[in-house]
Order: sequence, then C-alpha cells, then structure tokens
Amino acid sequence: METPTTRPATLDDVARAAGVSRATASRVLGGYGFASVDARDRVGAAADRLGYVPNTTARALVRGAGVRLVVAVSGTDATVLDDPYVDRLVSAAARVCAPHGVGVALEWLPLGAPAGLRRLGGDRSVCGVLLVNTTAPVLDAVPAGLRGRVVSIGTGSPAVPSFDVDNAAGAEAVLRHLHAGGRRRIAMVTGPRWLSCAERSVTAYQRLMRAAGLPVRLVTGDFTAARGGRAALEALTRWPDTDAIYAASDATALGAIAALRGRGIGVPHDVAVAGFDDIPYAAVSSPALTTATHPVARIATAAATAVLDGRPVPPVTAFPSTLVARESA
Amino acid sequence: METPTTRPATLDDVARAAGVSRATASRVLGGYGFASVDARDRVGAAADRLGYVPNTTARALVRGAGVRLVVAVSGTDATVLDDPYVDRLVSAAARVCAPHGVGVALEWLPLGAPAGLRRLGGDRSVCGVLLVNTTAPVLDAVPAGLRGRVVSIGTGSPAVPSFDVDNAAGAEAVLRHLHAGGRRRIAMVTGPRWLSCAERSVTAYQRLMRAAGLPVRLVTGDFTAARGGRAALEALTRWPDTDAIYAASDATALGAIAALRGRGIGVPHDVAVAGFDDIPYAAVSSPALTTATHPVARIATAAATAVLDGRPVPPVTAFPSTLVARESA
DNA sequence: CGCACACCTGAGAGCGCTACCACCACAAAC
DNA sequence: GTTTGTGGTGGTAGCGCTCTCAGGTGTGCG
Repeated sequence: METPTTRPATLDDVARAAGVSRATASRVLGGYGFASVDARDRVGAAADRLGYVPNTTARALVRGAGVRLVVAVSGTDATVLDDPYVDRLVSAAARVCAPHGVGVALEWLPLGAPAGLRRLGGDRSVCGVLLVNTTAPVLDAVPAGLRGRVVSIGTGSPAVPSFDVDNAAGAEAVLRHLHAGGRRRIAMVTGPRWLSCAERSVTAYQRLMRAAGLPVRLVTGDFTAARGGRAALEALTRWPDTDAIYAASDATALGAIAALRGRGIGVPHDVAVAGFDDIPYAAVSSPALTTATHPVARIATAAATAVLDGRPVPPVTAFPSTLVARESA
Repeated sequence: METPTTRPATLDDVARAAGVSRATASRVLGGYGFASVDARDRVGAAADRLGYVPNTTARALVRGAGVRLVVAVSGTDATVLDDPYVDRLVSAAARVCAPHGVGVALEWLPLGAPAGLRRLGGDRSVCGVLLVNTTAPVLDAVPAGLRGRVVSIGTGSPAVPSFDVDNAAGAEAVLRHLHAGGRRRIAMVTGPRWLSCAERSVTAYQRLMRAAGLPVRLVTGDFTAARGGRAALEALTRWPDTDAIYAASDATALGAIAALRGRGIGVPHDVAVAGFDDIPYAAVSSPALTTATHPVARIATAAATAVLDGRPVPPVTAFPSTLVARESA
C-alpha cells in the first residue's frame, strides 16, 4: 500500500493497474458474480498497492441506498437532545452503522409538527429513521415512503415496529421488591405524561397498587434529577406517610435521594427509593441505588441493525428488565 | 406539497414541472448564480408541490464532499467506546452535523495500529475525523490526505489542531480548593497513563504539590468508577495519612467515595474527594461532588464545526474549566 | 460435429446532481 | 454600427460506482 500522493485511488485506477475492466474489478471487490482466480489476485494486489477504499457515496448513489440514519427525538423543545439517554442511543447506533458506511444524524422532532418526518421520507440519502420518545400523532404521520425504514424506540404502531425495554416488567420487579421489603405507601415519580412508552410503567404501577389494595400516589417528573428531587418532596408533602418512592428513571431517583437527604430523611430507613435504568452511577451512589435494568445500548443496536438490514421485524421487540437490588430499597 | 405516491421527486421532475432546465432549477434551489424572479417563483412552487428534497448523496458525489464524520477513539480495546464521555461527544457531533447532511460514525482506533487512519484518509465519503484519546504515534500517522479534515479532542500536533478543556487549569482550581480547605496529603487517581491529554492534569498536580512542598502520591486509574474505588483504597493503604483524593474524572471520584464509605471513612470529614467533569450526577451524589467543569458538548460542537467548515483553526483551542465547590471537598 | 451450458469478461448505461460553458437578449458605451 | 457588459438560460460532461447485457472461451454431451 503506498501513500496516495495526489488523490485517492478510484476503481478505474485499480482496474487499469490490474489490467482488467472496471466491471471485473467491481465484481472482485464487491465479491459477487464470476471472476477467475487470476483476476481476483491481480485486482486484490492492485487495490492493496494503491490503498484503494471504495467511495461509499458513489456506491450509495447508484444503489439507491442511504448513507444516513436519522435519530429523531420528539419533545416539546430541543432540550430533549440533552438527555444522556439520547447520547447512549446515538452512540450505540453510530457504532453499529460505521461498518456499513452509514453515519448517524441527530434531530429534534417538534411534538405535533410531523413536517420534519415528511422531509426525511423524501430524502434519498436517509436510509432509515429511529424514532425516539415518539407519540401516536407522529407515528400516524410517518409517510408511506418511509415504511420499512423506520422503527421506534419506545411506543410503536402497526406501521412502525418498536424496540423497547419491557417497562411493565421492570416496574413490576421493582414494586414487588418494595412490597416485599414491607413498603406499603409507595409514591411514583413519573416521566413526562405525554410519553406513551413511559406511561406503561405508570399503568403497571397503578394496576399493581390497586391489586394490592394500596393507594396510588402519582407525581409528574421528567426523568431529570432536578425535577426528581422536587417531585419527591412534593410527594412527601402531599402524603407525609409515604414510605417508598418509585422513580421512573435513575436520574430521578438520584435527585430524589439528594432532596430527601437535604430534608434529613433517611434512605432507605425512612423512605426507600428505587429507580429504573441501572446507569453506571447507580452502583456508586450513596446509598447504592436499587433499580431495574434498561439495556439502552442493546436496544439501540437492535433497532439500528433492523433498519440497516431492511428485513421485516416483529411489531414489538421487548427487552427484559431485571431487578438490581442494592441499598436504597 | 403532495404525498409522493411512487418515488421521491428529483431535480429533473422539479425542472420539468416548472418548465425550466435542470440547470436553472439547480441554480434556484442552490441559491447561486442568476435566476429571474419568474424562474425563482416557478421552481420554488414546483419544488414545494412535489415535496422535493435534494439528494445529499448525489450532491456530495459531484462536489467531492464527504457525508460522514468519523469519531475515532483510540484505546487498547473496543471497550473505550463504552465510555459516557464518548457518548456525549458523538451525540453533540451528530447534532451539529445533521443540518449539513452529514452523519457521524463511531470507530475504535486500536492503539498502535494506524492502518485504520490510512483507510479513513482514502475514503472519499469521509468529510472529516474527530480523533479522541489520541496519542503521538497516531497523530504522526495522520496521512497527508487527511490534513485539514482531522482535529483532535485532547492532545494535538502541529498537523492536527486540538480542542480540549484546559486540564491544567481545572486541576489547579481543584487542588487550590483542596489546599485552601487545609488538605495537605493529597493523592491523585489518574486516568490511563498512556493518554497524554490526561497527563497534563497529572503534570499540573505534580508541579503544584512540589511547589507547595507537599508529597506526590499517584495511583493509576482509568476514568471508571470501579477502578476509582480500588485506586482510592490502594492510595489509603500505601499512604494512610492521606486526607484528600483528587480524581481525574467524576466517575472515578464517585467510585472513590463509594469505596471509602464501604470502609467507614467519612467524606469529606476524614478524606476529601474531588473530581473532574461536573457530570449531571455530581450535583446529586452523597455528598455532592466538588469538581471542575469539563464542557464536553461544547468542545465536540466546536471540533465538529471546525471540520465541517473546513476553515483553518488555531492549533490549540482550550476551553476553560471552573471549580464547582460542593460538599465532598 | 453441433449444441447446450457452464465460466468469465468488458462495454456502457445511468444513479441525481453540480458547475462549466456557450449562448441569447438587451442595454449602455464607444 | 460595433463593442462590451450583464442578466438569464440550457446543454452537457462528468463525480465513482454498480449491474445488465452481449459476447467470448472452454467443456461435456447427444
């Protein structure tokens, strides 16, 4: 392999150097169709010598394939993109896409403005879309041209397959643990209420509480630590006998713990706190956080792989969530 | 705008619908060259009506522009990609690149194997490279064809501009705070020793300690919480009178706090602990973590913008780091 | 010997777009 | 009248690649 002094080698250069036609070189390098051993060797050697790297752009153009996978995050404003959850999603997707010559773009999809989706559907350079935090109206607005190239991380629809953690199972695991620990006055700090995939754990919470004859105590959060702290205090103000808080995310739970500590309330002695996600910091918080796993990277990997492959996928892929019992509950 | 029933509209379709040539349509939509008001109106209307979206791939091909920005993370093995720091970098870059029709790819660049870099240099679909955690050998291996399209987040070189937090200033701010708090036996848990940008805070630590006539106590870490915990315990074993630990990252510091708590050592009463990064969880840990800021998203945004613009940038751009004094030190 | 059928190859069309170039109309300057 | 812009326009050559298609060579078989 020699350093390209002027410009990167093209397929034509390789073909010329190997003494074959461009078609043959393409066949050899592409690994399809027939090619004699001799041709294969000569082309391979020439490609090595010239340091040939296929131009993914040209390939994509002629094949009609896309070069970008768009991660579109719904939300009321662009701050939804500041979420570490989104960071992990994008990073995992970018890792899966790299070997395919596909890059990842991150966009905010304003809630109730599906025009952005239509634009993505008309963009031939987009090979697929990962919908995040999506809602029914957005799902309904998915243009026909995007069918089969768009998946949802979270809520799905008949037309859009979904990949998500089994929210209900995670909630159930945590709540049963709380119940087994003797907690009976369990308040829940939710995620944003418009987010239907997050509502599933709220629904599970309500169902379980009612089934056990326990009071339902809901406070709205937004997955952030700051809001989690305020919500926890609000719960304790409204229902002073609350003995456990189930937070919809680990960040929320960590914020709750900090707020309770600020009030001199012992965790887990006075109030148990449990989260949902099992982020790396859950293990080293004080007290160490009891939570349920949320395999974000695995979910993003599976979702990105699905759109990259283009093969039909089942309408719903649920990833198991298991309890991680630590000290906080 | 009508729903594309068959295939997305091309520039030819728009030109035909507007009754002009493809060249004129391209000029209008591209916003360059001459075009009569009439032509502008007709092309604009036709584009709207057909829901025309330019094909970025074709545009990039003819312009010789890339469509991917590669985030290449150096490290001994692929687990370097699992770092939340990398997640934030990639996510911020993907956000900046999206409006430019550029996608982000994430790759591991094996330490001491610059062949990967050569491949990126020959790949015309790559518009730029963000080198992360890079080392001198890697920087030296940057092929000439990549010059001007590659920047480093961390250590740079004459040929590769760098964007990084001012590690020395951050270290100094934290160490002065520790010193002002009466701490004199300050041990440092470093990052990986081969990582030259991280070494800058080690150097600053050594310089400050020596200048103050204080002992230098170094333990090697790797930015993770788990290793941070072990390293903190190791420091306390080797130097039992240690009264403060300066950790090279917040994760390390959080791990250290957890480990000390496990040994019944009070933070900050017995040992003060300070970190570096100011991650969201630093504010809600127990005790709340004293640290110095590391504007990761801003750095990644600036770096990505630089390669996207293609304009020459100064060899070093240092982002200020300021102390955030909380409870742990 | 003729035919079918493998294997192998190169010519060339075209993906959708940009940008260079030639061209035209008209007005101002010489 | 001729030149010199100046605004506006269309033809068309590619960017680098894939893939169809027509054609070539050899082998097995009736």
